[in-house]
Amino acid sequence: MKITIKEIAELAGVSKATVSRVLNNSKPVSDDVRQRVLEVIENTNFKPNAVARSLSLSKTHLIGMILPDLANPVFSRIISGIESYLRAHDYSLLITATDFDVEMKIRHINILKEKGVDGLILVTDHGDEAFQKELANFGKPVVMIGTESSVESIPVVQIDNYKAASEATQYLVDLGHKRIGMIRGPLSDPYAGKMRFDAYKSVLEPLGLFCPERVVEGWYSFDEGYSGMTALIKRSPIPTAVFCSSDLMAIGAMKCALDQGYQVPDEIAFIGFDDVQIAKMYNPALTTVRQPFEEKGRIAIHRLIDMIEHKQKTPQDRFITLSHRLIIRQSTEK
Amino acid sequence: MKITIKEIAELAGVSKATVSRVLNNSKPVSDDVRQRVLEVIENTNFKPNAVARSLSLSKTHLIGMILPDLANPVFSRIISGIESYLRAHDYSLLITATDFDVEMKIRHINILKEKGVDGLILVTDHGDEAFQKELANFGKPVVMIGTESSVESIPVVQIDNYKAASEATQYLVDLGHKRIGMIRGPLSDPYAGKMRFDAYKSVLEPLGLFCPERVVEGWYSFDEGYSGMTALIKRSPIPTAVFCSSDLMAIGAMKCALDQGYQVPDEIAFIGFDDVQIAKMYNPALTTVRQPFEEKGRIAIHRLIDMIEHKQKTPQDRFITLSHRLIIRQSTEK
DNA sequence: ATGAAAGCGCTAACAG
DNA sequence: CTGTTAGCGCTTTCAT
Repeated sequence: MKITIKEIAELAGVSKATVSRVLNNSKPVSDDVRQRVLEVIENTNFKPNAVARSLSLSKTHLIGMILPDLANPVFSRIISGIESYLRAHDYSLLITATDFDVEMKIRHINILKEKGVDGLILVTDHGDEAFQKELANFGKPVVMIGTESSVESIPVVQIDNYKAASEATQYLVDLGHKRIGMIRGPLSDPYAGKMRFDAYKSVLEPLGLFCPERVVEGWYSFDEGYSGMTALIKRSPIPTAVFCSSDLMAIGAMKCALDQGYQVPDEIAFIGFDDVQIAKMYNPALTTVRQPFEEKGRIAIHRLIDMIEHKQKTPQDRFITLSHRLIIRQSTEK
Repeated sequence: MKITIKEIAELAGVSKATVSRVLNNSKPVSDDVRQRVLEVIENTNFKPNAVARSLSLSKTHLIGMILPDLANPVFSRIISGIESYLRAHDYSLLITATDFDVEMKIRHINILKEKGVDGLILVTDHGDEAFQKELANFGKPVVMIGTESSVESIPVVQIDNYKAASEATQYLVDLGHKRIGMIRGPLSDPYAGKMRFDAYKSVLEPLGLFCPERVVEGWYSFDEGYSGMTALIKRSPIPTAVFCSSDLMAIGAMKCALDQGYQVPDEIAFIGFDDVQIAKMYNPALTTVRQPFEEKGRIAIHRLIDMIEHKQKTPQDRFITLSHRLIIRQSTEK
């Protein structure tokens, strides 16, 4: 049978209000009464009903999170960063994956709204206009990770993709490479995909090293990295180094080269982007640009909870840019 | 300003009850009235408040999930399997990670209870007694994945670890290996860790091939695989094949061997367990036992929702054993 | 087919 | 310091 605050009140011989007060420390309660109530609660193993509380307070202590894909380790690491902070502040996480589907993003944002989440963390490309509109009307604080939104009031936690990609490219140049290929992200990604390519191009072009033939495009996956490299190998002269827009791509490309009998890094060097767990494990270990995923999550949730609890409307700086780092491993240097 | 069912009722010139009826199709409503209400809802972009509904129905349409670690790809794949099914049935997922901490498991189970989840999916070792007690009193349907519970009423979705590990070991024997080492899971894991080791031992012992010196123990990680292998290499004669209790371990061990200049599989062969994404990507690609993670998730949530909606108390079979498969790749055969 | 009213469990004025 | 009371937004008898 259900035990509620009412039963506790009766058993302790006080009013519901008093029980509520000891439960939340919201108002002074005399010590003996508090003691009595606490005892009853203990004995009955009573747990207050959070739903009722939420309704009363119009606050659910739920944070919604929308991301493209749960199976991708990149996203799980962001979640990791969020989780502990969240828990410490007594919120819970409602997670939703969209499989890169725009329709679904809109549906999910509505579901989360109905569920009454107190705030939203978004990890997606910025989406179409309908989605932007939905976002703008969400009515609760929102923070985005890794990608921009056209909604002015939404803070963004990101890294400097342009700078990071420049550094990676420059590093290959400094190593003495002349034929530097790139397996870039999909053209449909106007954010990181574009930025990283632009940076690559702008480093090579002034040196007369840029060559469109050496660039292939693909989704950020192992398979597309593999097939991208297959294509690159067919066009001689073969690049001596390849910059890939993600680690998974880089590993796919590298695996392709290795399967074809090329020596890495002697004949072809590879550099990735992200520094996922696999990167350091790989044989050869992958040189890459480290993104602080956990920190992205932590900062985002920190900011979000700030907004929720202090009701501040995007205070301070709207863009929070975290630092990346070039991690040099075996795939570029012996 | 908040728009509620009351406003809709007024605007449509009907009672709240009627609005509720059209919202849920719970009772017949005349066509013209329904039309009118629907129109108002459309115009006002009204979304019913799920919290209020939950309170009224004592049903939140929330499923809680407790797992050890979000960053581990194994677990994210289970979530993946759950997500889509869940969504289609109009539930949402409340996720919680325990970092392998028993205290935390208990706290989380309580939080989820307060939040009023309609059911619980558990991915953990079975935990201590306090935890078991908590589980038994949860009062809502629970399904466990991958590990057993002493609570009789809780269904378990699993694979046959013993059989799978036997097959893996036997496969190495069939390949002609005589010195087969094992990097086993931690002694503190009485479930998969023990099962897989027992199977390994029971295959080798009758053949006179079992040798305790060739077994090291460690946590299911890359690092412990690496250090385990370091230990194994020191004890000559070095094994010609190593069975590892997880892919991450196997890759750690393999990386160690490769770093030491051994040829894989020519000098030392490796076999893992799980078939995580990295396995096929690795160089050399890793032979392993495939676990159907997504399916584990899907089956578990299927069963859970069944229990929730049909209120059946662990009907049918309590144990659901999914099939594994040996995936042969480069780390054991050329 | 529709409306009035009670109630889900909790919190928050408002009195005292 | 404590109790009374009125909601929070929705569903659901029970009448009509």
